[in-house]
Amino acid sequence: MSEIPDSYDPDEAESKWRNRWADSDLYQYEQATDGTETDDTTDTDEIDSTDDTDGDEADADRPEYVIDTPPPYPTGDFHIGNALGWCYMDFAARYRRLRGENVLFPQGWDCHGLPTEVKVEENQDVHRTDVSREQFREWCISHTETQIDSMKETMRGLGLSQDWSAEFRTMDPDYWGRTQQSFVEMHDGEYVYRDEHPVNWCPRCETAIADAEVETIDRGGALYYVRFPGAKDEPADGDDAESGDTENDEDHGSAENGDNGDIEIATTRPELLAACVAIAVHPDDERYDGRAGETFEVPLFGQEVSLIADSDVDPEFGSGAVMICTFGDKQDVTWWQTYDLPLRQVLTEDGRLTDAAGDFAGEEIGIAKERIATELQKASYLDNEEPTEQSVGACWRCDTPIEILSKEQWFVRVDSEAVLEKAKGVDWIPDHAYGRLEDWAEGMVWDWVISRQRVFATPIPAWFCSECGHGHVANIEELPVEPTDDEPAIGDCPDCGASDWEGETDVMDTWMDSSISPLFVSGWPDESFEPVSLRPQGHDIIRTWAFYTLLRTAALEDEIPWKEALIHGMVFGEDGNKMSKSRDNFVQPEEVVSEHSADAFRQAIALGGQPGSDIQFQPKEVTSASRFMTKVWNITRFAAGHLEGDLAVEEPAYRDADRWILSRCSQVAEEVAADMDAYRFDRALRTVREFVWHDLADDYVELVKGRLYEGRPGERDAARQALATVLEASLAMLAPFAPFVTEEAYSHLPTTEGSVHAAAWPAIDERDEGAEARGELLAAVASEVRAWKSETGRALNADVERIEIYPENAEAVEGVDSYDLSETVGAPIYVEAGRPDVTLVPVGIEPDHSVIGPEFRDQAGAVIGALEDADPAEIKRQVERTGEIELDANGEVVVLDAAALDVREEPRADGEEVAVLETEPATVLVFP
RNA sequence: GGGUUCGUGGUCUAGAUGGUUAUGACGCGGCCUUUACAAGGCCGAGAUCGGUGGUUCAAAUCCGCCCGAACCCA
Repeated sequence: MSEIPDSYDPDEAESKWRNRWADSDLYQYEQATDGTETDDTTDTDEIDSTDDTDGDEADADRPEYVIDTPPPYPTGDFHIGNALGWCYMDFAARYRRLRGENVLFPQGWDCHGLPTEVKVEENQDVHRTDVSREQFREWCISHTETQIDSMKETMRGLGLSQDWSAEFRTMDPDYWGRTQQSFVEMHDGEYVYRDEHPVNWCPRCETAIADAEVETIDRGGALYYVRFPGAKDEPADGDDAESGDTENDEDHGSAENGDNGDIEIATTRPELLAACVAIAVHPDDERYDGRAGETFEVPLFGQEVSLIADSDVDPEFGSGAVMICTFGDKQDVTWWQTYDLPLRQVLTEDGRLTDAAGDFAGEEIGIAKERIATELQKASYLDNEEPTEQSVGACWRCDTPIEILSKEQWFVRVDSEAVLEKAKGVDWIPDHAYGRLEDWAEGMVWDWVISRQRVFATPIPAWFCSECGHGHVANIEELPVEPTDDEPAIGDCPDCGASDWEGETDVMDTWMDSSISPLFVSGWPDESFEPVSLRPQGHDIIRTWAFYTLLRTAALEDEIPWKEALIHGMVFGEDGNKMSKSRDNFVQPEEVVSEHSADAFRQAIALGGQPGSDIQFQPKEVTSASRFMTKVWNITRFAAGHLEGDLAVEEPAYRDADRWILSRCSQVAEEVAADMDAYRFDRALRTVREFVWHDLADDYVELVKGRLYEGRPGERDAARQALATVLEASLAMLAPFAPFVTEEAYSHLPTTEGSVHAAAWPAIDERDEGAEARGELLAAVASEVRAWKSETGRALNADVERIEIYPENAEAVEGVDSYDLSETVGAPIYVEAGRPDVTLVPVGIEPDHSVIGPEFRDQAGAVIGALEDADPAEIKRQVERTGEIELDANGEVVVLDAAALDVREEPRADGEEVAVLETEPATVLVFP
């Protein structure tokens, strides 16, 4: 007997196995044969290509299971939300390995991006423009490496089974070179273009950002009512209204006499007055009936603008008249395009007013707002000012309200329809996740701006001719390339022949990196691409990561990126609120791991709810998981003690208890596999737990103790064999959820070799319905007698004189083998036919609704009522006499079959010293 | 304002295709040292399944409305 410790020490075991796994290749994906896998990979010759591997590899058609692991942003903090997603992936990966699949569970890092730049600027106390791009990048890289290390530590703690030989970092040239290649290919395919277009602009980060990076935030503000005087002149075209008059009119307040009256507009952004190019009202707004086309003069700035009627105006807002600026918001852009309005740029990239704002040039937006409002007030243009709530677009990185500037940028053409078409080919779990994507995609009107005016990101591989400005995009052969350092391979400019090139300083949106992750992990572009198995991600990034990945994979390979997308929820605190430090409901995975164990944490995650729904982190699930692990440990200890020595593998002399547990076990293995296939980790784990705790520990082990301790060799071995089989199967089914304790337990079993994580999924072909029915009878009686002993204050190992069993369904349990039961309850067992010889008093009727309902339809209620009111003894007499019941249902006589009801009877063992126990499959008489 | 998801004992949670006494866990109360396990076993209390109307012989389950929550989008 191996020295198996009395109790399980998770700290010790988990750190031991962490280290052993790290040195092993347990989780390694098997690359398709190295040399042979060059290019042509059509389905037909895969046999040939695998044939020339060494030896008798049966791996030729071993299914591949490739996970497109989300590359997290290296914030240094692997939080509980991440842990949820990674636990799901790990459950799936470990399960698939047990199923014999060739699993690739890689880990990437989405390194590029603004937060790192900001952090580095802070740490080094510089602005990114103070040092060379090269220096700045180096700092970013080393900062990122530190952050990655700390996140990996948490991942290790959780027992995640990534294949670290497949790790990737988007900041490595090997990765971003492929981002560049994807850019070049999409440029060649006319998906990527450069143009001037209004874009979302963050004035703090000083870069363009995509729609997906804009969040709406609510904030308080002021609504200004500004009076625009009517223009005196004929509608002057050419907006040189400056030259005109308009200075000397102090009479605008009562300007009813002019060519046209004045107009009052409402705006929250007076600082954009200089950018005003028109005024709009709703066409049905009778306040402005017939005034469309009139022209007005913009106060303080003097340009002349005319009134447009457009049904997009909200007549409820302010005065019903709004100014159109270039650009206050996206609606302005729409109007600007529709009415072909001029462009007046009044904002700079860093959020100040331009020279177009005259006296206010150089002023920061917030200050300008104040000053202009004051000036309007002074000049009596400001009619009113009231507080208001408004939603504004803001940068999702820094929450600064965004502006819309017209800029020359690189874009990716967005064809939402095409993306959605592909998305329909993906199996979304849960399927309403697709709806989210659809919602987002249909509202998408602008192309995707992919250029960023930053440093730490994939360089856009392009140059501009210093002479003529001709733009040139790199050839694939010269990638990866840093155009600010390297010259293009093209030589002279094809347009003007000049030889001087300016490298593009703009870099790519980080999503350009991460949206090729499934391609990258599949070996693109060297290998031909096939959709990978699984994309797991949170529902918060459907509009970004999922959408962009679908778009890019369609553009580059005309394929769907993955077959299944598992969209998981968020993790909330114990109190049901979002986790936050201030709420004191914040939990770090590593805290739980060190206080309890990784295994318990993982189980709590699995049981938190079904994948797709948000889950609340419940410490009590951790408690419950810890208890279960203790249980597993104790079963293992017990079993290990009995499994030393050889097992007779040849046709064990199984008894009913053995056949029953084996049959149950194979049934459970099937159910659990189906749940795991459907990513129902919650149900899978619950099923295994119930099986292990109740069927295996409470019932089976108790039933076979007699044989194990004192049985004759043959029957003892049968129990040992069954116990070993079922316990090993149980450990394997639990291994995806609790990899450490199962590994430790597995290693202590004398019958096993190697790692439980390299074992095979239980394939016990022992379904036996007869044995199941007989076994259930044995288990039910044993447990009922145990409960009876407990209730009557007897020792649980106390002997009983005799026990009689009267099965409900004698045929189903015919020939039941009661040897084990007899040992367990400590009494001779007699299985009897018929009804027990005690007084059974009919005490109630249980109508079977599913029989009576369909038969009597709308009379069913009356029938059931009559049955319940009837005298049970009378009903019983009828059943016994004729097999039918005749009764009066609301005045009508109905006849129903005995099968439509059960007579509930209570045994009255009057006088006699006998206990009558009712179980599902039998009535049990205990003679103490 | 639009969309999605959800509302089950004190708390969290399970409940394809409607059908008897609604699952389990945590917590709570009581009893018990039986040769794997007191980090255990046994027993018990605790839910008119958010509200309301409807479909049906029959609704936690299907439909309508209302209330409430979360998330996404305007």
